[in-house]
Amino acid sequence: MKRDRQARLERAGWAIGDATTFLGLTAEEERFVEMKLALARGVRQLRERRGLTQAALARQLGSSQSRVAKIEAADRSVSLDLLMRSLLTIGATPKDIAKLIKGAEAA
Amino acid sequence: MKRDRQARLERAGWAIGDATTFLGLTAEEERFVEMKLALARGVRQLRERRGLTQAALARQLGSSQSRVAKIEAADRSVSLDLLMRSLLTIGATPKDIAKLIKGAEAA
DNA sequence: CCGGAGTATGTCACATTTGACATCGTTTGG
DNA sequence: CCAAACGATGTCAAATGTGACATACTCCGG
Repeated sequence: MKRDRQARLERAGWAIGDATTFLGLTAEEERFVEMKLALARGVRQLRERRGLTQAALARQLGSSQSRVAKIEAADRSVSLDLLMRSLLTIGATPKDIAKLIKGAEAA
Repeated sequence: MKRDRQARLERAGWAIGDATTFLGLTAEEERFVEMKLALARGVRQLRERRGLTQAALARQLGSSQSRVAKIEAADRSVSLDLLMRSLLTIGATPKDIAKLIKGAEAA
């Protein structure tokens, strides 16, 4: 859903470097990325605060250490769904999460 | 990633009805669902406030009317990613989103 | 130095999500 | 009554995300 959109726009006849496209997309995309980064930081922070290893959290999530590493790195292969589930699993409250999101201002 | 986890846990030797598993999972799952519902409500609310039709929003999202309908219905086939992207596309600020999430208390 | 614990990164088969389309229901204005 | 506009629901091929595994890097205590 990232390069997809680009592909779609290109098919619709918009050049890749087109200013409108570029700015338009990234304004939103950037916020989205900022948000993921903020949540990822939250996961790491809470996990460490709980004294858990990535492997331990992975077990709780029914996942693997490598994926937890990617989660905390906000890897492009990690969905918001997984980030949220991770936060909830560690015990973050909706309030905690809201706070993380509010802290996600665009660069 | 829902029945998947169950399958995984079973393979790991945990009974389906196991109390810990059961409570542990659903407490979290429930919150997750509540959150999706809250965000879905937010999408519909903002869209209507902007006087947009589902088709119009779909165009902005590079998606289709049917998917927007599913988004607002918090259909199981809709990811948090898509919900968030929708909110950002309509113009929701991180603050707006944080508010929606805080409003997502477990039933 | 070594070894182990914890974390990072690439890859892949398999699972889920997605846009698109078809189709249906409901409302509204003529 | 009809037609147009809007929204809901099911289906599917293609796109994307996922757990698992292998492997590498970094610390740290011995």
